[in-house]
Amino acid sequence: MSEIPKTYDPASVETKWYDRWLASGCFKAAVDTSKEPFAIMIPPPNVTGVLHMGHLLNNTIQDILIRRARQEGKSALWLPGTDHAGIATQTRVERELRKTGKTRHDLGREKFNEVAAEWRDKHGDIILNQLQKLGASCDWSRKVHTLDAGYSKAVLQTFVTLYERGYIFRGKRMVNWCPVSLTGLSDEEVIMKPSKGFMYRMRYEIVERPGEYIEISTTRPETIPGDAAVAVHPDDERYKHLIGLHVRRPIAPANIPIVADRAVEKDFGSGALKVTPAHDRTDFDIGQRHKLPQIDVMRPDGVMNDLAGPLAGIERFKARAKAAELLKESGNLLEAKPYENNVGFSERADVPIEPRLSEQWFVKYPKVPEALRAVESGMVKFHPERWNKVYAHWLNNIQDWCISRQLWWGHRIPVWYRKNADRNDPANRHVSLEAPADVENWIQEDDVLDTWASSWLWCLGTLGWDKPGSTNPELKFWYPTSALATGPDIIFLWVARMIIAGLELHGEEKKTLTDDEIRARIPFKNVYFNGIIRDAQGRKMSKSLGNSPEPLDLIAKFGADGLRFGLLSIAPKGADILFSEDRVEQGRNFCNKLWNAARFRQMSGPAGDCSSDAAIAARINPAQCDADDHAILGRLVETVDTVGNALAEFDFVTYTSSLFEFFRTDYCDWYLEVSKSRQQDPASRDTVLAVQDLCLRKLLQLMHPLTPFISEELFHLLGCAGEGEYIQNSNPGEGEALAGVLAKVGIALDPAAVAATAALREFVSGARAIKSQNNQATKRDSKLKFAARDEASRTLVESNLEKIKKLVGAAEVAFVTEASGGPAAVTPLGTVALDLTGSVDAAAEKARLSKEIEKLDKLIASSEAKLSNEAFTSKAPPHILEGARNQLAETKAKRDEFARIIASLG
RNA sequence: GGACGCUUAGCUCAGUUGGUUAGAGCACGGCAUUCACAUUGCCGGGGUCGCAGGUUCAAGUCCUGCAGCGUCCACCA
Repeated sequence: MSEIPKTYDPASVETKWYDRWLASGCFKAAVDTSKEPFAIMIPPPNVTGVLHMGHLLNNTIQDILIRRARQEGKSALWLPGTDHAGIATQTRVERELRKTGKTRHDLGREKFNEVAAEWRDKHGDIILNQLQKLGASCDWSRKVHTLDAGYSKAVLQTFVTLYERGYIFRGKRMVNWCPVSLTGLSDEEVIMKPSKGFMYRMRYEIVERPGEYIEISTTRPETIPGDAAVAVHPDDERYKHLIGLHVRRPIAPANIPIVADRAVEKDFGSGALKVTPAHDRTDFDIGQRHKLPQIDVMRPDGVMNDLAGPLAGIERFKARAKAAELLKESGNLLEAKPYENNVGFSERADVPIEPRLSEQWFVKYPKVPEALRAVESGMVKFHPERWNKVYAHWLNNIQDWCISRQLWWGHRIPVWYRKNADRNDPANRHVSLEAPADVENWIQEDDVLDTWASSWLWCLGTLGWDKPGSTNPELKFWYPTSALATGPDIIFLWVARMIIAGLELHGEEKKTLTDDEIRARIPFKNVYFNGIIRDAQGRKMSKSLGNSPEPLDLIAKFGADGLRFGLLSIAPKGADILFSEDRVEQGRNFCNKLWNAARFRQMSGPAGDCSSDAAIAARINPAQCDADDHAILGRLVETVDTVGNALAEFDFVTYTSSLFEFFRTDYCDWYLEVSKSRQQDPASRDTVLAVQDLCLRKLLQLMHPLTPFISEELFHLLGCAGEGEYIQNSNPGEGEALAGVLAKVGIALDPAAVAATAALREFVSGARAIKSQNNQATKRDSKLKFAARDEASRTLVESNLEKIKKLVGAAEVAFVTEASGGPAAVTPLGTVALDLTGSVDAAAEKARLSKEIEKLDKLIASSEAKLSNEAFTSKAPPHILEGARNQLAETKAKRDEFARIIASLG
């Protein structure tokens, strides 16, 4: 055992251990049916991404779970990987390309994908490498990328399977079109944002009644050339007589009908709606019902096309202004007033999406009832549970999923169309993993799949699943996985879809599923939703605000363990997290204190056998154990269970705070301090050191999932593990087991010891307080007077006198019958007073005590009122009643004691 | 428009099924540096638990309403 330096140096420790862990294959998972399986699949980061604070939190949580599982002897697999991130990557690569003056079309599909793949290979693993700095214990040998050959096969096979089962279809529908990325998007990729614009009030002239007009409002006058009708509510008395007549379209003039449709809100605007079936979802539906033509007036890139008449060739927002101008000129614009409404934005390109009619592939979600049941009945358990409702709401209102993307980077849809034939006729399609034999007569679909249509297979594909019913040892062993940790922002995009994919695709085809089948098919049993990390002001972290700290800098500054501890200590259950560096600093400080506690142990005496709890316990002499030993061991047993339960319930705040509380308050502030004198005594020294060893060994084991580096380092420095042994293989066990080990060597934990220690702590605290208030805090030779409350208290103080004197800084404690004449504190053990022999500021002390008495009097009044209330005494349960009576008696005694002291001050 | 969540000390948050004087960390003020740790220790001040009702012997905790904040969902042009 080498000497421990004064300050913990994370950098060298972290590098050393991470390298060793990797070299000795600590994170490698193997199928071992003699063990309980435990698996977590990492939420695959985008290859375009960089590590941000959210990743830190999310991956720390996963690492905690997986390391704890490893300690518990489970066969723990944490599988890492990355996502090809279709739109994001393609956008990035195209941007790079543009710098050289080229577009993807200059390269062609194949060459472009090669360039994109090179870019991915260069940048894709950066995040994963950064995660290693955090200590992430992934099985790196099992890394999966969504475009890997095996995974891709699973993705394409899924398309084929769902097509064959009738869940995938092609159709011309209204989709969310991104005019920048030039692709359709799913509803989930559209972000609604309030946007400022104008509400244009216009008039359309009625053809059959020249000079008569119908008033219409719109925020999008540029779509007027696409108007195919004007719609009114069938029951609207104002317009009933006009139904069936026609109006004159004011831009790109034409006569269009007035139709009646119940989708129109009578009370909104004028109650008449312009119907543009090719540019609005509601209008599309109305158009369908009335067989209206779909007049598409816009090019895919958002520029108006020839059908837009005078607007042709103008970009959509400029066209809007131009349209308003034209209306004004023709006298048909009645008003343009500022207006704010919700507009859908493309999540990636951050521009308003355009509802656009196009041919796309859609998924009709299978197994929706089963997916609802899986979560509702807790087969998939959400933490915190309140996300259940959000999930259920989405499933209950589920819409078909547009899965085709007009991109090149991704899984190309495995469909071939017969040349020069109707693509909508299934007979002209070849849907298969293999191209048709006479491929020269076919054309493959250009579109690729939505990235989520590959990542929804994550838990299956990463384990080698490649078709329904497929099985292999990994899949059989680790599926369903144990837990998923992710953000609630992708509950629909990813979590819900993974559940659906598992239910439909794992196992043989089934129309409906029993609960047992659901249990076997779900991708994970638990989902932990971590909060979103915000800055100290509560703003989202973003590049443009520059309010996101650089994770690697934080690690360099505070150490990975400090960062992990700090983050977890502020990660409330699923609520947003306000990040502040102070917390990370606290984490760092905590690690340093842990370090020094170990250092203190090492400096205090020779190391004993620390190889197991039993070995340490054997070094404890039960006869030498006093109340403090019993108390700290009792708290240790308790903390083992608190930690175990907290982790089992994904309660990370309780996990960190119970460690903090035990280590700071019970171990350092009290136990180490009180045992300093006993440590000097050869008779009790070995026992005290063994108790310390047991506490430290157990504490390190409990902390290991959270602070892997320092716990491993100290575990070795203290001799708890030898060369080639790792803390990850040592199970902290349960409190009962620890108590059993102690019982075996003759230590029956005394519950009264905890109470006695608590009383002594209050006594010491009170004595320190009166010293501090009288500027004697630093004096070591204060004189105290103590009037014990009863015989037992007197004995307790007497038997702990040396400790007390040392902790308080007192030269002597005189046992008296009445402690008075000086500043005093009333403690559970009795009254302790400071002997100031004449130099008391009687007035100040009286004032302080009077304030105390005032508080106590209030309390007494309310207690008495309560106890004299017959309703209370007759209805409250006995233990509450007794408690209230005791409290009253004690409060009165305390008040009287204070009054007596005041009197004694003259 | 609907749903969910939040509102407790200056700040960030704990507060199990209602039950004995509402807690912690940070920040703040005072004191301390021979004896593990100043990345430390000791002591202290600081809260009518968002507002208004209700249920109950008893409400931070349960119910109703209101207000403010946040998030998600939603085809009012």
